[in-house]
Amino acid sequence: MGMGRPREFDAEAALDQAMEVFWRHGYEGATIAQLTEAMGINPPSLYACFGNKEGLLKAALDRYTKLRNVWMNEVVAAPTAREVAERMLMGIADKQTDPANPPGCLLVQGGIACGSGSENVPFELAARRAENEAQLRDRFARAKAEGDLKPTSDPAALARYVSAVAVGMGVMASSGSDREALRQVADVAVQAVEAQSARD
Amino acid sequence: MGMGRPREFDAEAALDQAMEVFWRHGYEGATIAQLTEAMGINPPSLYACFGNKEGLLKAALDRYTKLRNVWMNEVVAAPTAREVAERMLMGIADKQTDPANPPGCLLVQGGIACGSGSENVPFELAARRAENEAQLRDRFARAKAEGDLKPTSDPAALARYVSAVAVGMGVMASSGSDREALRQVADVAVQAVEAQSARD
DNA sequence: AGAGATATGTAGTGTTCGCTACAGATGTGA
DNA sequence: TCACATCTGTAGCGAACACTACATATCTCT
Repeated sequence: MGMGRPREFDAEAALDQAMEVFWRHGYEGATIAQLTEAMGINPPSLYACFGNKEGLLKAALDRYTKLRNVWMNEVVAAPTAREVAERMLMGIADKQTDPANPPGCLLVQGGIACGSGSENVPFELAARRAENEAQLRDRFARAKAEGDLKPTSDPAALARYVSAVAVGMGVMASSGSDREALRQVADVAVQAVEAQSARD
Repeated sequence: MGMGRPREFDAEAALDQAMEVFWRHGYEGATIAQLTEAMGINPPSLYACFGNKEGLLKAALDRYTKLRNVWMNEVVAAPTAREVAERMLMGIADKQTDPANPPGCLLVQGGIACGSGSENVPFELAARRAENEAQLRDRFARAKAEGDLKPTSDPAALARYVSAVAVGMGVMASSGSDREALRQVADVAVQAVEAQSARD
């Protein structure tokens, strides 16, 4: 039996375009018409490949987090907890104001509140953010074990904190804050992590 | 000439209901049908009173910020910058997880990203958040002048920082974080402000 | 070459959206 | 009481939404 007509578009390149539309307009604000136009395909191709709109979002999120994880691995490779926080937040200040992408973070812009029928989208995004937070928590736990962080410090709380600041910065970026403003926030935020660092 | 038939519903009570719907579903996620049902009126009454959906949102935002400003005045009345930050962020941890309201903050949940035709909604929310940030900045500037904050501290950066943390906490709350988690974030966050406080 | 399988483009489907025309109801002023 | 102004409920407007039926095109396998 035959294998059928092959797909004429590059799925990953199309996903990159879809990712940008979701990033800029959010899940509910992005329309199928906008998505198909950006992806350079017609609706039937979209549905054959990704199932439905939510399936397309999940595929875009997968691609986004995959690219982001490469960077996160560099972040947690920093020698101290303070430098981890600094690399993470300063990097976010730059990335979220990179003119090559929509401002902010897809994991925030994607949809914080949604209407009936899409209630699980915000939780889908939260689950992806939780992965990053877990990575930070593990790294901070190691820092505590190594004596880099105070014995009284709470790695989970620190990770939650850094994650919260990152989200706040994303919202600021999407509503017009410039790179310098975000860097100032990151600079202040790092001081809380420094306060949990052991004296040297 | 006559004054016409008087309105049969309480506009402020109706606004409270609309506020809750926008808070829970966001601007675009909230439908006129949901809003009118929650408000206990029919569409023509809504449009006669508030103009259109965006006018209703602005009226709801006005009411939200009016209530919130009462609390903000208590926050900035704290004696030191550190205590201002602590009152603000700890208070937010409690308010954003108050079961009497939808989780999170209307100024975030209302709409971070919107579709074509509602692009100005995110900026409308950002403008209201900026008012709070300005209030914090003025308070921190006073703290610096009083010697409560270090001479090298940047009141504007500190205010932006506290505001960013508050936004991040709002997103966390709306996606399921409980009160204890938010308090941990607030606790860590305050330490950055403490690091900018003058020794005593 | 022919049969089966999958992709594509056109052109829609039914539903829901924000919003409103209209008629009747209820008030004020002369 | 009557003219006028405003509100209210019913009912439905055009537009946009996510999604798909269908005919056609392009592949693989025999």
